[in-house]
Amino acid sequence: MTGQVTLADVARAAGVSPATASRALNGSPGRTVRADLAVRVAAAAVELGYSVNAHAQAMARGTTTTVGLIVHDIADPYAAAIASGVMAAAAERGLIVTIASTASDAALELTHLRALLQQRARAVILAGSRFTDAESTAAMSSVTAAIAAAGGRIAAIGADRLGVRTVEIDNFGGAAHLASTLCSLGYRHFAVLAGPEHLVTCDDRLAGFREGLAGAGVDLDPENVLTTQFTRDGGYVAMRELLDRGLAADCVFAVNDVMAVGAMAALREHGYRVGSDVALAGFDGIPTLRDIEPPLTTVRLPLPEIGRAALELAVAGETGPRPAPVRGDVVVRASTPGVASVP
Amino acid sequence: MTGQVTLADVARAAGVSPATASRALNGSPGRTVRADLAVRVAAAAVELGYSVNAHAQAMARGTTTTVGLIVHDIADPYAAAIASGVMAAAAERGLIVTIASTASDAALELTHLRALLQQRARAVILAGSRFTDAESTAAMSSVTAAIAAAGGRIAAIGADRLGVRTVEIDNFGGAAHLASTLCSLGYRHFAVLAGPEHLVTCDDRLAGFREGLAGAGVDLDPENVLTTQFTRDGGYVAMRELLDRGLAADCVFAVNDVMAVGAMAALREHGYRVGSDVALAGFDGIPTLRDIEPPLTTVRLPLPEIGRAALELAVAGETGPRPAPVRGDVVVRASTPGVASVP
DNA sequence: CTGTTAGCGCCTTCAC
DNA sequence: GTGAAGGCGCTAACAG
Repeated sequence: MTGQVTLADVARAAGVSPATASRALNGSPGRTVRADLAVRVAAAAVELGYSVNAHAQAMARGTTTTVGLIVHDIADPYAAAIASGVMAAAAERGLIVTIASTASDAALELTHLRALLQQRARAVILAGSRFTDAESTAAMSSVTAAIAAAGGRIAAIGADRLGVRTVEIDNFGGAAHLASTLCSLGYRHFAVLAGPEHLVTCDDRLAGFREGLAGAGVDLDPENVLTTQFTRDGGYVAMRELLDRGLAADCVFAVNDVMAVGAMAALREHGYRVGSDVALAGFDGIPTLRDIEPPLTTVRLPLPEIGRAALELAVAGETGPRPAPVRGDVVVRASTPGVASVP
Repeated sequence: MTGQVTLADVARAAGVSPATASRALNGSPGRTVRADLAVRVAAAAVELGYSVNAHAQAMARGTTTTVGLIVHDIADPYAAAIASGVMAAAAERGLIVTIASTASDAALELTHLRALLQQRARAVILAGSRFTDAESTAAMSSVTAAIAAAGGRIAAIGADRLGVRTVEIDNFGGAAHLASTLCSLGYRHFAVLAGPEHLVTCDDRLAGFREGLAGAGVDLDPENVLTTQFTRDGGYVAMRELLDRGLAADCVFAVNDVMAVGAMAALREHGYRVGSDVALAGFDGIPTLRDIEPPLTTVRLPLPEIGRAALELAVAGETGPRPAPVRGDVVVRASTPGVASVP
């Protein structure tokens, strides 16, 4: 950072005041600079290889161009898809995106959020926070309050447990719709690979699924609802357990797609063919999964659009109407071909 | 950003000077603060809800805690896996990661790089830049030079075309090893879905593959080498073309895994069963692909470790030994079961 | 060990 | 339209 070219250098080289150079290079509301001066300044800037110092600018202007995005794991396709939407929308506005992964660790999430506060991020997006204990919630709330006090905006995706603006996802409705669709395909005996307990997203999907089944007069045996990690390995483990105790279901619903992938692997290891031997459905609509064999039935969420909406919600702040919950589309594919005896 | 509590406020509340407060809260090399004062300062900070302003800190200290990562598309599992490694290593050092996607657009890449310069990022990692024309290279070089001049470090992953420290990947060797392995499985007629022309990574993989075949006395018909996009859709399109002209190969090599996924989809649409009807191999070792059916033979790269290495290389700067190129492991799975007549 | 003093680079009143 | 001056919040000297 030594020997940096500063605005003062440029101004001197162009024979104008720093103020004029600033106005010429970075603009100033309502003010203009004479064309010839502007040209001279621009030339000097290029000549000297000048580049604004964003920190100095942030100091002086009192506002930044950084937005933060907090996810569980950027390597999870769900998070990556959302991130791509956030980043695209941010790029359009000249905003820079800082991403942090919590690795499902509440302390880490807090650390990242604090860092974003220190950066005076203009907005931060919480994509799928999953800690519901009172202690972490309180700690998070205090930081989000500080961010808000500093003029930053906060938005959440999915479930809001912090009282912030949220891009809501109709997990309940999507799961219910999926359940009734599966019933109409002739399935009657279900098992659910649920996520961890007390995770709102999972709870909603499970509740919605149950509701959908009930609408078709189908019951869900509590024995067939397994709580597990919200990951590929979680799905694998839970499916193995189900198989070990002798699978008593003709259709398995994994509350998200990556869990379904794990379940698929477990089924295959056990010699089951997904589709013909047992049906399988997921939730999220991760892009890659349309290409697996058999293609997975799922509730497809417009993930990049959700990310984009979250960014827009965050930068818009309190103004604007509350957005409608995002609904997913039930996509029936070969992993749930339907029961043969049903037309 | 108004009504922010500043260090001066904390100092006043604690009855000490700003300097002492600064030393107590944020430390200073070699200096210590008397315990009781430190306690008072800490208490005041909590009381007032103080949070350092990272921009002011960056200004005063002349250095930042931001590192930038530039990828093509964060939704690509390859980039996401690298990013997770970069972020993990960064978190350990208290560094914040800013990610930008170029969407394979040279102008966008330049824009992002400039933004990182303005932020005075301590390091920036270029993961798979793919523009080789003289104009973009020159523009990029001038910005990287400016970043270096500002004390920032640059590191690249894969091919280095900018003269920066690079985590090299042995694409040639990996592809050669894959080719000879496939030959030993009995395959003799190959097709390659190559990426775009002049993309160093692709060129290396193609050349290595050819070399490996040559070592087994097998020839690669130029007709069977298709240039295409480096994406899932690229693989799909190229595979369709190959099929339309009547597939004249018993084994197809896609130069990366996402292309292989697209190829698999095209094959399936045409009624081919991957593995038994035609063999298929990829490159990268993207995690999800171990779970697809049939599991994909590939050259597995330790993507998160590569990301981690790139970060370490970048923050280490010019010191330290040049790291050895990363070698991939050939992983043979069911997509290349081998030719029946061969034991 | 603590306090005082100068900036870091930029923007923005306020005069001109 | 331009310029001069003050300050954003923090830390690194320098005294004490």
